[in-house]
Amino acid sequence: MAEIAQVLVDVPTMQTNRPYSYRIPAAWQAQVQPGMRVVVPFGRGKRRVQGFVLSCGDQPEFDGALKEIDAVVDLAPVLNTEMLALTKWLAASTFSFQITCAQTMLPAVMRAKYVKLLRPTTQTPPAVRTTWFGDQPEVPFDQVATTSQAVSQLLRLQAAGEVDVYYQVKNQARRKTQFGVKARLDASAITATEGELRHGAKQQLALLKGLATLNGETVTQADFCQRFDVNPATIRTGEQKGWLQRVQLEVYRDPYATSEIKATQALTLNAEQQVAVDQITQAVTQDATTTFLLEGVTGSGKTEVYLQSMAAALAQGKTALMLVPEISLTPQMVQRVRGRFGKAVAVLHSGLSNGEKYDEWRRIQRGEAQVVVGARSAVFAPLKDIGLIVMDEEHESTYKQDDAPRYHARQVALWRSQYHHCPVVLGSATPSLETRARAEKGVYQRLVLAERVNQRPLPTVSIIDMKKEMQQHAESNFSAPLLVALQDRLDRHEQSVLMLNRRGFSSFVLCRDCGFVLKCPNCDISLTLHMDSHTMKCHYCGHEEPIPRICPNCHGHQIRYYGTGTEKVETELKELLPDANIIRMDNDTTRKKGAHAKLLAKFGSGEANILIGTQMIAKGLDFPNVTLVGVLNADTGLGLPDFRASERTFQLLTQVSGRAGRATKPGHVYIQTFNPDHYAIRFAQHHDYEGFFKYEMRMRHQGDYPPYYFTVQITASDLDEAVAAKRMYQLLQWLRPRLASQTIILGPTPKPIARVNRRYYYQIVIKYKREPNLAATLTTLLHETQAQQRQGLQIGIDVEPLHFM
DNA sequence: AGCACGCCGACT
DNA sequence: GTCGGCGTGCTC
Repeated sequence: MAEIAQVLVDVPTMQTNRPYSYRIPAAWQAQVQPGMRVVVPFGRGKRRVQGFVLSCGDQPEFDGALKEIDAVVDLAPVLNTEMLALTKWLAASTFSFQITCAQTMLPAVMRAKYVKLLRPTTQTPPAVRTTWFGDQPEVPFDQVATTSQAVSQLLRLQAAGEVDVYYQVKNQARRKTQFGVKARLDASAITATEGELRHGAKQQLALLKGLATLNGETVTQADFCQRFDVNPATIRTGEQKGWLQRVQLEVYRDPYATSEIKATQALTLNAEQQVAVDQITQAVTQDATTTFLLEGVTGSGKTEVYLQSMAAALAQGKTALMLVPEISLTPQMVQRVRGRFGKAVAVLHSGLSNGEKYDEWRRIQRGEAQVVVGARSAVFAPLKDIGLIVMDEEHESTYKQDDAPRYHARQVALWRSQYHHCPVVLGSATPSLETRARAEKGVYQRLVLAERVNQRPLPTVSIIDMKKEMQQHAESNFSAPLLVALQDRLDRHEQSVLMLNRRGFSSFVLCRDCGFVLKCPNCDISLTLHMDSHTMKCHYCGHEEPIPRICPNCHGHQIRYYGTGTEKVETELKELLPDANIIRMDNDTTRKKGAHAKLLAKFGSGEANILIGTQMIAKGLDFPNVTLVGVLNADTGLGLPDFRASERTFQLLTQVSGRAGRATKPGHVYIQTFNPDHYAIRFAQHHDYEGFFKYEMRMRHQGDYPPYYFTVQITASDLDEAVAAKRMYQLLQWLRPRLASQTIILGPTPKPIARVNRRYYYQIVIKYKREPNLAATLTTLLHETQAQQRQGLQIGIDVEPLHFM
């Protein structure tokens, strides 16, 4: 019998990032299992915290006196063996606390809330009682202990035993219940009762007729009322007369309850798609842990490949997990998956309420859903026996979490694939360089969909040189050719999509004569404009120079920072094309829940003819009447001080181009840019991913960047800028001798947004090829900087960061 | 994180 | 003298 539990406590610090031993009270010894939540006393006071049981045994791993588990929260484990192992791996690989990882993997409502309460004791004098409690049986400590005098007074009272502090550990998870109806009469009794009814008691008759059809089953009251056309008051009458029983039924909050599922059939595959499905299905059957890169141009039918491969996994009695970027988790997308797999689908995304997420999670946990579709955190869906994991748009940076634990869903997916012995499909029209390079080396198996379904041609892409436009016309966001094209679409009653690239907004300088962007002499990375210090800075090596007044390249005077907003663009377009009906989609207009879908529906219905938006319109839109796509400013992303700037620009342009000409009418794309010859733009123009990949790989090779090097970013922040800087230089000194001589350390440099929330940020970037002791070194670093954390210094470690700012 | 213990300045 | 300020170490 297990008497001792190893418990992971809910105290996210470096020192408590290990299990603590607790005695299991005899009454619960048969019941407590690893993965359950418990409440344990922790610390010298009366503090109680939630914890996760990691293992049970009969030997403590601690010599001292053990405390007892206070309460068991769950009847069944909420983290299974796989998930427990995953928390351990995730904590180690992202340098975060195991408890934080466990919390991240579970719905938010399962995180405990703590309330410190003040209670009277048997020895509380009446005067004390009225002063502190009034007529309340207990009061929240924070509510009464507002001043330092009050706190010390309370401490004295507590020491004298006149008041008691008590920690309440609250479980926020609430199950939604509804009334259910259950018959208490058998068939013959119902018939007899019917005979006794007063003539004309139609409602009661209907109720009895309804009860007769239940056959002992319980149905929800709402369902019953609707089916038999009785009102709730009649049900209550029935209850009083003893005909039926009302019971509490647990129901799921179904976010899609109102929408009918329209079943869809598997589409016929073309030869390439068939090869892909066959290969993936074979891997599923053989329990192979193959990672596939499904590389397919926009419109090549990747989704159909996913769906049919997932169907194959289900046919073998396994489950399937499909990850998509948050932004493409549109109602259309969900409908498509539910149309194929019906009620077996659980959907997880940020638009759901916490209660809805919890219910979807439980449906998965109980095995009631075999297919999960969701954004980043859905990679932790508690599916059993996974047969296939799909990650659509694998290059998307939203798969990487920005705060602790800083995990990449792709890494978690690969880990789970090893655990479940199942394949992973990474799909994209523009794979990340890392993924594509791994496919090149044979680590991943590459599957290519080069053809668009129905052989529809890719849209023609025209590049418009805004330098020339600027010379000919007054400053405008719209070039002459784009305006002509827009007018033409209005005349033909076709639709247009305009994208304003917000990335890198106003943060760099550009010459309007020659398109020159100022770069760092050491790093070949664009310099960032710092208005606070009036300098141009390199965020990699710290190089700094004054803001140029004339262009260093062409000596022109038209050098300035570049940027504009969607609202301004909309206003200008309304003046230029007064007949146009415009919808604007940006953070302002889509903030409200459901606004995003509403605007899209409005555009889809043809109510408007032009859609203006930021990056959010680049993905997933499929409107057959859109024949023109305009990118107003393709450059902005290129100006960012990030070695992935070209890659992101290429991906964005390729993606947004895919929005044009999706049906029978041919599409045309106009890209406005000050850098018409930039390779990212040129390759995007020709839909040439392979060309871009080869070129960009050379650039990465020259600059010693991923995928040739691995990267780790260390940030330090402090309220005092000098302290942050000083600690970073000390850290550099400490780090250098511990790392291989070939390893490159960049920095310390201040972060581009040097001050956030009154804290100053500095960063160091480590670039390495082989560094077997790096993890151990960084863990030591975290332990050693622990003491300084008290003085306000915060250290963060980000493995393979996606954003260097 | 949160609590107790422990060591220095301004007060009943 | 002590009350209470916060720096330091520990929590099974």
